[in-house]
Amino acid sequence: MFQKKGYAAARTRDIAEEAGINLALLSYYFRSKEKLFEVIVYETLSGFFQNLIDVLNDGSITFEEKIELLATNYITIFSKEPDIPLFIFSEVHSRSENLLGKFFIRRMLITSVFVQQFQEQVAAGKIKEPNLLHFMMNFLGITVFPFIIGKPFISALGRLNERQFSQLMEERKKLIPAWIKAIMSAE
Amino acid sequence: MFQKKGYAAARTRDIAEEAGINLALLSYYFRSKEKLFEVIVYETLSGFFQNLIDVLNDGSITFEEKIELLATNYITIFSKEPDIPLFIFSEVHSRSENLLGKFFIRRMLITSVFVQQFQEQVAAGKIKEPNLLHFMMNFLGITVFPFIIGKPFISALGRLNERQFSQLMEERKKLIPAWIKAIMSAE
DNA sequence: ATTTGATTTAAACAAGCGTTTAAATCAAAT
DNA sequence: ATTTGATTTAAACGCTTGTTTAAATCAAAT
Repeated sequence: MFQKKGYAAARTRDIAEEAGINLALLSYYFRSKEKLFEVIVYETLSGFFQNLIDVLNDGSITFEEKIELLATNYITIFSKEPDIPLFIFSEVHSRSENLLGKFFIRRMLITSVFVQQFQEQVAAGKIKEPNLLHFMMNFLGITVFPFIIGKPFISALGRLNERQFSQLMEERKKLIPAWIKAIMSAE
Repeated sequence: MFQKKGYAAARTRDIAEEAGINLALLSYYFRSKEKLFEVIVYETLSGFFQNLIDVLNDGSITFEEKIELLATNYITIFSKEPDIPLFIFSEVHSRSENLLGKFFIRRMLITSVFVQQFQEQVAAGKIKEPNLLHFMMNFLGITVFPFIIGKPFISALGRLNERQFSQLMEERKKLIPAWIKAIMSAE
């Protein structure tokens, strides 16, 4: 409910109904809507970042393999749960009191094998633009953004049904690594 | 208020206060919160699409120049009003009853000079992936997505302040055309 | 069979919400 | 100076919201 409608639009009564329990039971278990929401946010973000951490720190796979793996993983995840990306960005946006700080993404990232590999690629001249932030914005933009504009948008533009949209995303699993590679070599 | 907090979280009393008018005056002018919201959505989307239409149908500029122009335009706009992208995608997401259909984006797009130019590039072998949707997802992903993950995210990752974030976006005005070009040639 | 404590419920509460009402104010026309 | 109609206001309305209360139900232990 939170993921689909956001915090403010989600009603505790609807949540209780969907859970098949009584309204008061929510308060009994979670004390408040806010507390329940924090649980959901934490679980959602944990799932989101755990996959990231595991891949980024895997020393047995190359830089290019990581890109391939991340793209396919996220496309698989978000194809099954398409509400998650927008949920994360929306709620982080409106509750920017560092909801993210708790996950130590910065430290996790800069100490990762991935960033080390990134810098090696830069040093070797394989990556022209050395700013990691640009790289991440590009990769996430190409990979995650389609799920943010989402089905309604794509449907309006291309008259695709759900199945065709999934097919399109499936195609991107193979296309994205080539595109990212091209971006890295550019300029 | 709607753009920053979304429909459900925005309070009519806060809107009235921010507008410097009495609460009842909102109802007098707009009948309801819903009607006011529709006005805001319409104005926001109009601004968003008008620029698009103007650029896409300009016969006097090349395909590559269009990409350059669109990237710089959107980065300029969203740097000034960073809440707009997330607002559009959030509200379209949760109110998918074709809020978009009214803008005839599909027709506007497929009859545009831009799409014609795109197909010429495909025919000439300059663009390897012929699916326009992939191209659009990539372009918008690279251009718009940074404003969706936004300052809070980038700040958490790169410890940037507002000024540095803008600087980063400014850099992208020149980088994006090269990246898109690289993507088009890829594979 | 009773007791005990956790679980679940129906009902109500107080606060906040969007909206309406009815009166006051103002500017322009007569 | 009055009238007229639009504009603005204070106040309240009725409904929905998140939350609490107090009682009922249940399962396990004595």
